[in-house]
Amino acid sequence: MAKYNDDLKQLNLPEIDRIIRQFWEENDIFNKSVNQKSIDNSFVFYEGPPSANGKPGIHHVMGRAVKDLFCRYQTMKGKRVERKGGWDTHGLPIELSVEKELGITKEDIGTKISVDEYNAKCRETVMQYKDQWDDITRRMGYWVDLDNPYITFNNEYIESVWWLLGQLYQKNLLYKGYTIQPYSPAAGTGLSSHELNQPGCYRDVTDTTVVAQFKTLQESLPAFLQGLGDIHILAWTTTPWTLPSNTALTVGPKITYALVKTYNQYTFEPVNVILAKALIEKQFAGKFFAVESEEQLASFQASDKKIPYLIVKDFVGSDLEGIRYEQLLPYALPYQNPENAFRVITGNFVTTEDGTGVVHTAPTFGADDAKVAKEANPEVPPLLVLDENGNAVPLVDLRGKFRADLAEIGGKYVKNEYYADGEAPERSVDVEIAIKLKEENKAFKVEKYVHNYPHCWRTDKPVLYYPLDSWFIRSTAMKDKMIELNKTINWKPAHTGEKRFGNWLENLNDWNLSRSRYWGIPLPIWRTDDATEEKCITSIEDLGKEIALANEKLGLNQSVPKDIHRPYIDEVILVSPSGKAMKRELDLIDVWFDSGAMPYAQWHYPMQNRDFIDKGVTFPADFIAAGVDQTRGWFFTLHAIASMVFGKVAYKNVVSNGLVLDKNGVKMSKRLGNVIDPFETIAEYGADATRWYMISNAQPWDNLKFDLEGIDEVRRKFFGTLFNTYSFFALYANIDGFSYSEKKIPLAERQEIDRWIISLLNSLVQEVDAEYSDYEPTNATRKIMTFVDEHLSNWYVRLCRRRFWKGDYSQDKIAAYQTLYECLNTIAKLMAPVGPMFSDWLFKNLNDATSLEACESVHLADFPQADISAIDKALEQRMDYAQRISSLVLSIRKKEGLRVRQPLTKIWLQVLDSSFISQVDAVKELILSEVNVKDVEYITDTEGFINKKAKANFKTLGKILGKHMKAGQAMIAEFDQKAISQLEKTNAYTLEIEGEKFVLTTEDIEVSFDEIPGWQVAVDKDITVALDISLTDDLIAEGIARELVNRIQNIRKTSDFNVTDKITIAIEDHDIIRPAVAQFGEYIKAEVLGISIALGNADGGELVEITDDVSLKIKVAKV
RNA sequence: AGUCUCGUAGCUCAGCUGGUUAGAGCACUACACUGAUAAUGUAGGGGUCGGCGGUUCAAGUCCGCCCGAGACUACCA
Repeated sequence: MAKYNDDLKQLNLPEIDRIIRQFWEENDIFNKSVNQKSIDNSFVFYEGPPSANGKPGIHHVMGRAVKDLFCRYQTMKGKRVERKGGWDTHGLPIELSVEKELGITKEDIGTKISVDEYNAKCRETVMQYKDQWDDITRRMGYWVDLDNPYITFNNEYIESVWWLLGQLYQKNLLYKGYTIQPYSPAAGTGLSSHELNQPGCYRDVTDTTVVAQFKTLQESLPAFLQGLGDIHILAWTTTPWTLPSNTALTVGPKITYALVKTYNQYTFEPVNVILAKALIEKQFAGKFFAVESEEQLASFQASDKKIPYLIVKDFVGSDLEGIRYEQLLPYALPYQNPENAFRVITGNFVTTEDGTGVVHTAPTFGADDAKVAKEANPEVPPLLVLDENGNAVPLVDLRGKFRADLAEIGGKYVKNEYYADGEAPERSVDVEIAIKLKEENKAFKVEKYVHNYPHCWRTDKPVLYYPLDSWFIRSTAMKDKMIELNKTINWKPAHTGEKRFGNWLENLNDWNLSRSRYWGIPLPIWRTDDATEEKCITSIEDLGKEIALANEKLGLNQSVPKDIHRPYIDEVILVSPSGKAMKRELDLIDVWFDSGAMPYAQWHYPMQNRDFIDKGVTFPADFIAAGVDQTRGWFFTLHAIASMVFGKVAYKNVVSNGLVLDKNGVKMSKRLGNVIDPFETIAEYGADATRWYMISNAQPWDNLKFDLEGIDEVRRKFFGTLFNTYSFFALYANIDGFSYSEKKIPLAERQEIDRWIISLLNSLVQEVDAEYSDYEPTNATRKIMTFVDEHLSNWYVRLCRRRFWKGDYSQDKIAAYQTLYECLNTIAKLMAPVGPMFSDWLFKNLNDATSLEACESVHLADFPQADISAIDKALEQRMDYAQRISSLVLSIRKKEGLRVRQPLTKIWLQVLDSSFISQVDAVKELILSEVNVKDVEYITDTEGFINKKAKANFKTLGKILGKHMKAGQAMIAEFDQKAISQLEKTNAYTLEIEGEKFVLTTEDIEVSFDEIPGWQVAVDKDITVALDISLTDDLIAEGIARELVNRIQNIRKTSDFNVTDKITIAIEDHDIIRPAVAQFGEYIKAEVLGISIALGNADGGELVEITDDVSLKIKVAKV
């Protein structure tokens, strides 16, 4: 006969992991779980590609547990869930690690190392830790197809990306423009925000700052500023070298500004200046003092130590809009619309934290500046001039030098740091400009200022914000479509979609696609030198045709490169319609586009597998998941590309999980040494405990404070309990040879408690199913845990233990086995998505012995379906009563020092409602045996000796009484017995408060009985229990009999007798023993499998304590 | 700086549309139970629900401001 596996004497999750992993691999369970399901009933899942050039961390286990569990759940719900793996292979981190490893820089590529070698090295590095990733994938039990993954550097993948870009190009959503970006002149390259955020990049530096006086044009001043003489606007800058490029001044529309009369501290000329009122004290600190009148002001002399100032009037920023001013440093004029430059505009980003509340605006060197200048009406032109080739360029070139034709500053570097060692002039341009402004009465104040400024991580020199050419996707044009589509996506949690993602879409900017890098997907756009003609290539075939055409027209001998990465692709020359040569735009595309293209590119769409997308076989996804930090990353790129190219969503359901922090809530980092090694964790605690802990401890979208002790708790509390329950079952089922071969006993023929746990189990199935399908795994796991711990183990098994080991293999025993078996088998299925290994071990142990299920693994089984007819809410309620009543009685026993082995006569229960008596009667025997009491009686309001108490029902009463609630509550609490019985009899009671009358019904008042004179009472919410604690001789004798049983059992156990051994018993004679043996001898014998009990000589027996004061010898012998 | 999330017992978390004395598990202490025993039960201590103000008869729950933690975006004259 098949046996239930009892190899494990105690829970060993890593061992179970090993067994199950081996089983899965040998039997190809993953593939079966996919292939057994019909393609017509798919659940589409997208794997967000990890990058294998970093080691997997514990947070990856978290993210993948979330992905895995929903895929497993849907599989069990009958869906076919293909899980194509993928690798993200492009991007800066890979270039950096290659360069670091080889000890080279970008400049060495092509000289110290060939492009081939570099390219090969990148490919290799990308997969550096692939083995570790594969390993963690297996160990954590994450099912994903790693045999046929998509890889973003493959030509097929790139070709699909080109096609997508081509679609955008055809829709006129791709264009070239410029933005202000961080740029390192010394390195000659733009910097990503990622590079700027490297540690040590932001540094405190001391710069020369200037508060400049911009002289307004009289005729442009509003009326309230007329007739006051020359008026200057003050604006502060920490980068005086940008002042020649100033084309506007920005004020905050709602900020209050003031006109102040004073004297210039360098020229001592009288001046009228405008600045934010809130900053007057700051700007006029030290050298200045406030005066109240023109006279005081006029009395100033240049030799005075302190300079007076007078606040004349104030006004808000919007009043200043449109004022024009003289260009501060007229080295050059904007080549476009110079008439729109040099005026006051408004911007909401202006603050009064420091400076003057007026922002010097140079659109060529500041991102905010460029934005606000563009938004102004008419647009403020940036200070761009035309170079010798007629191209518009800023006043500073790419090396960080002023253009040569700019008088005395021409040809100088804007920062002294950019000069080679020893070549920097004594005075930096900043200082030179400051001096010039002082001399010309254009500087209000010049001082040194310490501030935080980014530096290039490679050259250590300050970064310049500089306008750089870039290719953009005109995502703003599709903004409304994206917003509309987003509303159809089910976000978990909802606020990530509505708020975070929604806001991001509302404030969408065009997508800057360009990266001046090396290892990535090349932009497939070719242009003529004069940029008048261009072509966008959309496939390799297309490229081949164009190459052939170019070969023909230009007399070249080119072919399609084997690898379409840089630099091979850069060598390809195409021909324009007018016959000119075209070169590729050198940019690579943002790697985020790679990942957003995966729904299509993973299948090499549209060159292959057209139906997958066009017929919706694998598009859109039913479900994706990734970290919340991907909101603007993967979640956005998927959404943007699907919206813009296909006009559809890319995913219907999305779970964004939070971060994994250390147990103190601090982000894990190598530097802090608080990183948790996923391999070690899984090796010690097992994959299931780790996964279960992560899912059950906090909602996936909340940050998880990862604590190994928490995993241990889950192991003990949940897996330990479940394991014990199974072991218990297996022990006796093996003894009795239960293999579920008997016919299933109808529920109606089983005991109340069996029907109860089955009812609860079916309720659980319903709830857990709903939670999983609603992407609420935490609730699902918590419900399963409560069931296993509180109901199955601590109530059902505890109360039913006797049924398993006592007596013959009866119908009742079989019913108990069937019931427990069903619970364990169903729990295995319910928990399988989150704890895939233990659940399969449990499932197989059960099924291997019974062959009840046709499938070999729990992951090939169907998710349980609740049997509605088995759910009996009344039964669940009365068992809840039983549990609570028992608990109350036990607590009274505890208080009174009455051990449970001492029988008592009676408990009294307060009757709650009409069904209460019949409900409790049905579980009466359970309660009585659990608490060792002989009988139950019910208290109804006919008894006269109970004190009833009235309490307000706040919920109903609040609506009736309103503001009289407090008074009403007090009055109700004071109700006497008469008032209560009047209310109960007539169902009406009139309450009078401050002259107002209110008619109350029994619904508004709760009556309780928490005092019964002479009884011990305990209360739990609505249930009140009273216990009769008086003892009789008979009760005492019975109590002693039970004590004896207990002692004899202990002796059997310590003597290592078999559970089935029969014994003879001899007990030392004593007064307290005699009545017990006389009255309960048969009972004792039956309990301990004794064939005789002798009183008297027990020499050689064990001395044991019977009561606190009596110890006697007991001798037990095997027959 | 902006947007979003979070802040409840020593720790991890519940607390539905506002309603009576704010709950559970872990940990701690005491006791009990014992044919699940490296398990189990009962009881106990422990809380200004981050702070302040408001709405309301009634606020952990709704609103405003502030503080703290985190994420993302932006980078500032």
